[in-house]
Amino acid sequence: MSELPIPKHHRVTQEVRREALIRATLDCLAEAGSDGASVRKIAARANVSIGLINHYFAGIEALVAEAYRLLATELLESIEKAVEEAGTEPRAKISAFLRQSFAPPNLDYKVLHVWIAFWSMTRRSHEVQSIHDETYGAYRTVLEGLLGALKDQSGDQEISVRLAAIGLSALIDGLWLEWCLNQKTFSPDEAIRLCEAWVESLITVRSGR
Amino acid sequence: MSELPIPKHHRVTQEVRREALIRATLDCLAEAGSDGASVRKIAARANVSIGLINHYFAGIEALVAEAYRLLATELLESIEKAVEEAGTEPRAKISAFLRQSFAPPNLDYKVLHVWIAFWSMTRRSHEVQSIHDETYGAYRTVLEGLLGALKDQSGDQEISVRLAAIGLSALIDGLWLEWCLNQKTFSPDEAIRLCEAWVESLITVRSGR
DNA sequence: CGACATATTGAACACTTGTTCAATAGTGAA
DNA sequence: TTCACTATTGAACAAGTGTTCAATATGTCG
Repeated sequence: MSELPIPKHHRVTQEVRREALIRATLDCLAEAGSDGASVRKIAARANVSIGLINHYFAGIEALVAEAYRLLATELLESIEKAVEEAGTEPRAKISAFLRQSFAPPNLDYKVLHVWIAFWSMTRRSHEVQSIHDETYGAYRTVLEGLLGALKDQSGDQEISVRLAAIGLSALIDGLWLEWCLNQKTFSPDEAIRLCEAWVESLITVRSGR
Repeated sequence: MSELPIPKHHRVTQEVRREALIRATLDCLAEAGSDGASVRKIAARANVSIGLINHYFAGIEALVAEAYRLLATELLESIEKAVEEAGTEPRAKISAFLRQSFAPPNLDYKVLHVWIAFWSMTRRSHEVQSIHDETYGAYRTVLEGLLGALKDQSGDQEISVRLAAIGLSALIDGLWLEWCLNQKTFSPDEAIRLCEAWVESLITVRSGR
């Protein structure tokens, strides 16, 4: 029998390896929360030795920060995609935004614990704080665009788009947080209905005056 | 000179010691987030040896759970007190509720990190999960009472008090969370205004039809 | 005042943590 | 095929974690 040497490991592109480590980090965080984000657990999940993490990232904190950026970016992308597919009607786009927010994979209590891990790092890490500011700003900008279109259409000039976006995103986040912490209090459908009612009130209240 | 023996420590009631440890835990969590809740840091803050924690609590997890219960209870009590002092008018009571929610010491980014530490424990600890369910239920019940009184007064029978309470508490939590993570996006005053607008829409929209 | 009950101590334990760095081994270029 | 580059490894380290338990010191009761 000829001897086929089994390679102990193989090399990949820097980009591939970096993304694999970031994805492994998200998996670990989803599975075990903050405790999951240890170099050993992440390395094991990525089928890699512990030393490699410090070869690609300044430290575990930097790795987790990158994971934050990826999760937030992909969340917003998935929402924007759903909004695109909803057509051109502003009101319909907002409904798509809400449905996407309260559907898997975004609405998942495991994912909440990933966010919680990130939030807990905003204190220590300026980088994580920056990523929060950037990604949350982008999120609110998208919402402002949708609500602005609604405002133009309804012709109501009293709505503050900025505040409306802040309010709606807070309502979404609050419902999302509470549902993840306890799924028995209300259903995702009820959450969507509450958000829809908020949007309706933006139009109805004022134009009805 | 007579020798006055300096006692190395002194004994106190079980209740006093327990509360001191719980308060020290809250202090540590506020100061350093989840990382602050270690036996050594808590013991140091309470001026006590590390061994004492396991004498009074089944473990560090049980101690943190008790801290959760205390914080949530005192938050609700401070809000109920403010509501009481606001008089008998339902609408005014709700305003007091909101003002108290978005004022110190409740609105404090350090306190957010205490909550975050608790939320991160709901996964592992059934006890922490139970405390969340209980205290959050009590919180919503108070809100339901206030919104119910408003409903009776406005005579509008279309409002679902249950859903309205869920929505308002989510809005409060969402605004509260986001403000603690970044104080520059909006002001506490704007948060209050957003909540007031939500309450107004509950009345105005429907009775205006 | 003396003795008992026990609140309190802190060293010891077995773990887990993140980082470092010399050694190793894949892989593409010459 | 050989070389050189460097991605990858993993042992070692210091620092932190929660829990245990025999020893100690304190306040109280007889």
